[in-house]
Amino acid sequence: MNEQVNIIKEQVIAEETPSAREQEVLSVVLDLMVEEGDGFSMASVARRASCSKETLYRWFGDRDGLLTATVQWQASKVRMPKLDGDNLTLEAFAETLNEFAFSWLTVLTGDVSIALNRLAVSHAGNNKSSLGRIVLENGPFAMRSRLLPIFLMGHKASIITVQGDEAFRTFFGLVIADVQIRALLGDDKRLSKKQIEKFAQRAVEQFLTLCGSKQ
Amino acid sequence: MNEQVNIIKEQVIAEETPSAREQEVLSVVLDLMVEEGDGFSMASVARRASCSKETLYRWFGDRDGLLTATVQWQASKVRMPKLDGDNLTLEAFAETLNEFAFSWLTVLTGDVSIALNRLAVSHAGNNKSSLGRIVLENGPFAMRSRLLPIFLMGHKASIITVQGDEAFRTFFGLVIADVQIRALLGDDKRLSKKQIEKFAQRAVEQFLTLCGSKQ
DNA sequence: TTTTTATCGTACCGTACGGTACGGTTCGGG
DNA sequence: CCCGAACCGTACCGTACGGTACGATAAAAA
Repeated sequence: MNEQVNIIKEQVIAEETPSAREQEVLSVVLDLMVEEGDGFSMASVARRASCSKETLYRWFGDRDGLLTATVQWQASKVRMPKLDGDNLTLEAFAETLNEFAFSWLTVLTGDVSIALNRLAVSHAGNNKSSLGRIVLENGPFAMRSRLLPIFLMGHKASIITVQGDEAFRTFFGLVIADVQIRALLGDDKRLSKKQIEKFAQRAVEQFLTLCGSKQ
Repeated sequence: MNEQVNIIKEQVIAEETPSAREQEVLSVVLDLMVEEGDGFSMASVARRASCSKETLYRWFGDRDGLLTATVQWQASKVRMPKLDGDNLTLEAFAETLNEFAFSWLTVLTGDVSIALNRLAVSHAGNNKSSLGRIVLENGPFAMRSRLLPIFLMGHKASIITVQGDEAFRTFFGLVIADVQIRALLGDDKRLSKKQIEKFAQRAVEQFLTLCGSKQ
């Protein structure tokens, strides 16, 4: 009975809101992930976080639990962008998409995102790990959830002719293209802010050419 | 002196043309990679290939050498598609792109490609492994090398208005979109042949809308 | 003040795996 | 026919790491 309560409490704490001390640990894990990929040991985490391995295992269960908590914590830090109201001009719509695309590309090419996606990809094969699922839902699927309402508004305002998955797929491809897979595979060429701006702008132009109402 | 010659010969053999027996081993590695990702052991390779671990190490040096040889071998199996001559109509050009896109998507969503890319991505962080480089060059970069001449021909025939990296990036995005990253992250939804056909066709239509000469 | 709880640091254990060594067998060349 | 090279199967070694146990310490609870 009491055990049950404690277990439930721990789960809630771990999945919803890590304590300050726990966040210190998760931050260390994130750093190590950027530095060494999946190769870091539990001992290295404990050492750098100045905590004992026993504490790690009590808080997070096992290594996979620690990784899961880290990924979920990072995902929770990404915030939804503000949505426009009903004052939908073509320019405002395009500008919203432009900001979105720029922000998206900036995040995707960041060290943390690359490390996280590498980890998730490499764990996606092992069926006894849900990291792939988590990153999938907090990455592509979350972007989709944010974009669909925007596309719907644009559609209702007769700015674009398509919406839903059709629009999302097109937008995704035009914005991301080969940027993410090249980064994941370790391509040396890093995009500058200027280039990202250019890519985002060009992608939005192309998207509006394809999906915009002809007039 | 004699050692040098042997070393060089070994390298050439290993990188260029694995023997039949070696190819059996590499095939086993490919299978294990699909089944277990990066987790398989050298012992499991030796067991399934009915060879000794000592032989594995003599042929491939170490585990990384075995993985590298496997990736290179797989890459060497992909063949260039036939290029059209000078009879360039819009229909022929579109059909070539269509076939290319269909084939590309089919390969990318296959088990072997997914396993290979997962491996390369997870090794791309560790700087003491060139797997990411190899897959990058035999994946995206190789596709680019094949497409650029096609785009150039289309440009010279006034079928499309752009060429080079601009055209490649657009085509890549429209064709691949979120398919590869979703597959790598373990999305359950597998594309059917019908869906791939539809995606390829739609992508080519969009590409020609964006980059085709208006007439 | 005493007791309990949580944590730290360290030591420890078992296992899995990369890499090596070796005896036995096959097979092609002299 | 014999010799040596290549190879198989197995055993072996060292290490690294996941996970556990334990004593020490400090703070909170009683």
